[in-house]
Amino acid sequence: MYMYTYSHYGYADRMRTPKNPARRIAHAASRRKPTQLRARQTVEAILDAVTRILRRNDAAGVTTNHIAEVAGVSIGSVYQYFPDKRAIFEAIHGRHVEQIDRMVERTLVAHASSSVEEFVRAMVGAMIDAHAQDPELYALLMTQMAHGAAGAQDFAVRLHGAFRLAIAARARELKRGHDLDRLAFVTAHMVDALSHGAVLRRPPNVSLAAAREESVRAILAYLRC
Amino acid sequence: MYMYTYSHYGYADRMRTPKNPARRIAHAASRRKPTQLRARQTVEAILDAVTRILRRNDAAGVTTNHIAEVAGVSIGSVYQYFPDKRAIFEAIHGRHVEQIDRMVERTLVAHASSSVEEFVRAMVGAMIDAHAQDPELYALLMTQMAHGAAGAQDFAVRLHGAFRLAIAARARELKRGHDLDRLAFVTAHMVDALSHGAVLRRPPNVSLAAAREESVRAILAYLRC
Amino acid sequence: MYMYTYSHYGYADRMRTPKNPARRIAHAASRRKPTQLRARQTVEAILDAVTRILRRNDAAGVTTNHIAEVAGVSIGSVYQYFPDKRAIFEAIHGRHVEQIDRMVERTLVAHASSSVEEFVRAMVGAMIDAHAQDPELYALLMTQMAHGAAGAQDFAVRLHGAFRLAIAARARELKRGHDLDRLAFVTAHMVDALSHGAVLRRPPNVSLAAAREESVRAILAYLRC
Amino acid sequence: MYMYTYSHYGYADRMRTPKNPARRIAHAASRRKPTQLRARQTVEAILDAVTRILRRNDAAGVTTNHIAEVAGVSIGSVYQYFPDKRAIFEAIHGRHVEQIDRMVERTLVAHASSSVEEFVRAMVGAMIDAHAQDPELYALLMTQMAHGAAGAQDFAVRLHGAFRLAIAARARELKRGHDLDRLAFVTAHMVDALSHGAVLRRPPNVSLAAAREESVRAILAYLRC
DNA sequence: CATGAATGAGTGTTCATTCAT
DNA sequence: AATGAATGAACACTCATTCAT
Repeated sequence: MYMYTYSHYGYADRMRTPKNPARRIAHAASRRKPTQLRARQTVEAILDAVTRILRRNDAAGVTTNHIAEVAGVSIGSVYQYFPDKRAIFEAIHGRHVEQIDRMVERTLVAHASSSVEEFVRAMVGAMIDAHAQDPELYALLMTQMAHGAAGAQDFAVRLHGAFRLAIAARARELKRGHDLDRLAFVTAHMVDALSHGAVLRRPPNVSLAAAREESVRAILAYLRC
Repeated sequence: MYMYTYSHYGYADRMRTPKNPARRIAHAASRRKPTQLRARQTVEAILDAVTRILRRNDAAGVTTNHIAEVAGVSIGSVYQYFPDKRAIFEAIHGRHVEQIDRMVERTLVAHASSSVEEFVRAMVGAMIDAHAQDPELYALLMTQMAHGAAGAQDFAVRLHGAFRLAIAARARELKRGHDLDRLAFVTAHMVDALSHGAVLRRPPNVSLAAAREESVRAILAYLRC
Repeated sequence: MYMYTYSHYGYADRMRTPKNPARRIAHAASRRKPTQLRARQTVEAILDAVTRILRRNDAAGVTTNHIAEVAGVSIGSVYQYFPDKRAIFEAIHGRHVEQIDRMVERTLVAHASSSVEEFVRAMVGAMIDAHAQDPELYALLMTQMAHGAAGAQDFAVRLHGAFRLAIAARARELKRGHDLDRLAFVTAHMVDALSHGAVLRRPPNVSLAAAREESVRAILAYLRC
Repeated sequence: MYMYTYSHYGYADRMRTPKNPARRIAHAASRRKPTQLRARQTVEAILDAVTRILRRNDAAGVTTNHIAEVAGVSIGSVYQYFPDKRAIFEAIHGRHVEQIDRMVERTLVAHASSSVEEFVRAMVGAMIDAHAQDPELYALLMTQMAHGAAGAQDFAVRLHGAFRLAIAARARELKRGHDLDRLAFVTAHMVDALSHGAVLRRPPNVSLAAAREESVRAILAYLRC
């Protein structure tokens, strides 16, 4: 699934060499946690600024100074809450991960008694929605997140458990003679890859709806045959 | 397919805006094809330098000056053959596209009378091999290539024709009642997405061979059911 | 001797945390040695700029950008020849050390057959001259040079050998019953400390000449009694 | 004596120019002496924080924010009692000067009837002890104190009176034919320079005790011969 | 008075690009 | 053509200082 991309090379391009790594930790620890209202607002403003800039398709504008400007805070405030630029991306990534987690949970509950087809359709739809929100943001995150950064785990890992449960409960609908774990694992990865691709790599002449439907068909074919 | 990623935002980060914007066009126009032997060698050395640097997992080292150094030519010579940094990536991309084209052609010819299964297996294998060669290079290319750059078209487009032919010739083996074009189109995209994913997003505990086999199974299931 | 101050804390104040130390070495190695005439001139201009700024008593103006400006070169050129700011100070220090070495040698030769008194007077005078040239530069060097930086060895070490030779050759003039090495060692340190103090810590109502003469007297008293 | 160093260039590096230049004076004038207990405790905590940080050999950590943190007060409180960062160093320097004054007085009284040798030994020992307490603090003070800052006068000035009295009372033990004032003056400077050097510039292979003894010998030789 | 969030000028450093030789 | 020294806009980040609460 796409998140593994992180591990191949993180923090590419010209992000400045991080300062003394020991210092980073020390600093990270010493950065204030935003306890006061105003502080929390500042943090939100910073994170939102990044997504706002990327929505403008201005990846080159994602500089610390510009982020601060768009957030309407001073550059000093940015560094009050984030030890360095990368930490901003990590925070955004964290927000996204939580969002996915909640979505998976919700879908699992809502479709407790649906058929395999309905369940797969729901899951693919939810994943596509999650990805579709900010595709550029997402692509940038992939490039900028470092290997093994806290929370850089794959979304597929999150899907895996859900599919394991769902498949086990619907064994009758599926092909016999297959290891449950492997099936769940592959399915989770397919959902992730196909929904990700539907959003980020969809060719101009295929609608999002069509891509979704075709993804569902492919997954079901894999599960059933 | 991954190449569409290009279109979402190209040339991100801090690539310098050239002082003289006209230069790129003017230069590109006036740039003579390297017909002489030495010139061609220089160009090749530059392109190879980029891949060599990335194979060292040193994405941060992909600077024009470093490229020139690794290529064993002066930075001035780099700008003799490429109007700017982006053009280097475009050239590498071009090389890769040609390579894929030749591979598709070869596979098509070699498996003219194979079964669907054998054909799919061969195609997936070839694509994975193509991708596996330089995964970092690939990931960087995605980030750096500009929208609509010459040759930035998807590999899936290249696969599409091949699959159309192959599927048409093996209609008997497949499910009835499906639009040939759509089937070919989706299959091509699945091959691209899955092989790409197998190389770039494969989780650590799944071997490349297993990922390949599972990809083949998924595609055949889609084609047959 | 004052140089030992280096070891107590180097690189104080707000000099930025050095980047990845491995990178520093890599860079240092890769920085061009100034072989061409123009390059050598650039390097000299940079070093001179620092001393020029300090002579204006403007220690706060010793910033890389200002150094470049005063040197009449671009900031990029500064970093073409020095991996970081500290390296500039190290280079200046190196120049100074060489100068002291040559001076010690000259004095030793010139006073091969002088009395102890004449020899001490010459050495003290030479050291004071050396120190007097750029006192602020010197004081700054002490603050900025890192512990154990190449060439950060004490000048006293350089004087030690000279005094050992000189004292051995003039044993008759001196007090008996003293270890030659220790005598040479302490004398060298006295010369260094007193001449350094005469320049850097001399109270306003004592002339440089008087300070020198008194230093000579004190050293001779120590050697003779 | 080392304090003169201050006059060569003070407050080096990047200390911010206050936005409102009048503030410092205005504040200084209006700043009430911390008569209340809590206020005095705050001031002490701030001064101690600086020395505590420097004892950790963390000269780079001497930032106003960090000082406040270590002192356990808010940055706002720091600026309640000190108009700017420099004032903190001045206060520390002031404390140190008072301490030296008291020490000189004590030694003078305690050795009212001792020999020259004993007196010199006591004085050198006391000075070394005074310097040895916080060598880094000391070195930093030298760099940071401004020219002509209140109290930036030399310690030698403080020693001068003491030695004048002591020498006058022990004229019999010393060499004839020398101006008393000059002798006292030079001796005071030697004590200061040598004790300072013994602490801050002592080479690794010479013990503090040995450096002290040798300093005493040199001074006595100067006084007697 | 105390707090600590906010400020922003200024710092060291990088690297795509230019151009005199 | 080829060279490589020079350029300088732009970047990530720091920290003395201010001021609303």
